[in-house]
Amino acid sequence: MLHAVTSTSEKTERTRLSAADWEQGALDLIATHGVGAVAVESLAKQLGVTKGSFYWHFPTREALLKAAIDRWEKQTTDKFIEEVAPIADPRARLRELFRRTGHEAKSHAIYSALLRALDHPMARPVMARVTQQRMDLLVEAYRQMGMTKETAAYRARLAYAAYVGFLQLTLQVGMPRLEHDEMEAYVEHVIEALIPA
Amino acid sequence: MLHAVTSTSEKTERTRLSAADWEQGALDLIATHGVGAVAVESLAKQLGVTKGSFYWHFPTREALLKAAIDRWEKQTTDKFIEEVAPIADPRARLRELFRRTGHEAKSHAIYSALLRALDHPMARPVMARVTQQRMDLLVEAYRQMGMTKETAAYRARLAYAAYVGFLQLTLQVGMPRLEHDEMEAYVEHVIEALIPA
DNA sequence: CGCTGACCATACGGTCGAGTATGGTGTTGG
DNA sequence: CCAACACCATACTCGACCGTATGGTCAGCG
Repeated sequence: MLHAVTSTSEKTERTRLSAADWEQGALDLIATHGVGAVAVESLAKQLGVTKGSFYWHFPTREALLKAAIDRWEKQTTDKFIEEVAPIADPRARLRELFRRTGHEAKSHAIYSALLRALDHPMARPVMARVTQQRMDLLVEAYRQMGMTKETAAYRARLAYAAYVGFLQLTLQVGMPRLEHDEMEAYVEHVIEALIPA
Repeated sequence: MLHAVTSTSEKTERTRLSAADWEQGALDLIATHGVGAVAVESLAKQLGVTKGSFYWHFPTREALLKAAIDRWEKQTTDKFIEEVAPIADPRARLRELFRRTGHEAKSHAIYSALLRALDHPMARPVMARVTQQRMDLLVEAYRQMGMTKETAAYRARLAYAAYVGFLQLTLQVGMPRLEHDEMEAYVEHVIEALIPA
């Protein structure tokens, strides 16, 4: 009764929980099993408590979802801005972007999961914002490389579609799993194809 | 064995139903609202009957899902083979492939919906087969254009990822909807980027 | 004509998960 | 030390669906 069974992220030895703990737990669940897997009772059991606790912190399940997704949006937006935006040369910036997404594809599990839950009204606006931000980033880089407005827009759309599809094929479908060096070669191939010299 | 009309969501005539009608109805629902929206009672109401009818044709909801998905697999596989495979020149074949998927994106709604339901054990093997078949088609075309085995595999993967991502961004996310001529230009851009001269 | 079987309606039972009601327990400030 | 509050448990209700049981109707043979 005093031992809290841990989730994927190790931190839950505190006997009492806060709203942030629930949000993080929800995000873990979303990343591993999708939005639909976020059920109040199962999440409560996973955190070592019961639903009685949950409904003290949140009025409803939707409220938890909203809080969790908003939290994720802030995290991912900040990270994007501070890690790739500072790179001056547009080609180097794009290359870095591609290499990152290729290597740590797992960290994009939440984005991929939310992509599968767009019928849910909660996810739509957030995904629209996040996607738009990233697209703008791509368009800007391509424009700095000398492309016209239209060409840059199309190329950005193509690149981002390749990213989204890559996540789907890698995370959802079995797909012949690429190993590290194969992945490396694939990423370089993509860079060569989508970043003109 | 031909049956009544019931093409798309249209109120059906007072005729009796067959298993095929239920399967087609399920496919329509999948295309518009996803696999999760296939509920026995609501589908029955949509077809103008009650569940009593359903359980005469199918033993369970899963059986309907399996039948519907299998039916779709056959349709899409046959269509793919007879419409693009015959084209001799690999570049022309690829171009035709890209143009098709660009123009009638709506007809790929089921593929996109099933992509979002891969956690369901029913969809996995079907999607694995369909995806593999299409990937093979791409790889073969690229090989015929003189690429090495590795390069062709990477390029095929990139192209297919772009296809899958395109579906997601177009069908699920709002995304600045492309109009006909814009779409045309985008498709040509993709062709230029992914089919080397 | 009357029987048979395909097709359908109605009513009921069972499960699962969200949300509510209410009371209990540990921590903390006055 | 003892209220007050934050956090949690237990035991419900309620609605959405799946699946079952059983009886009704219409078409087409024999």
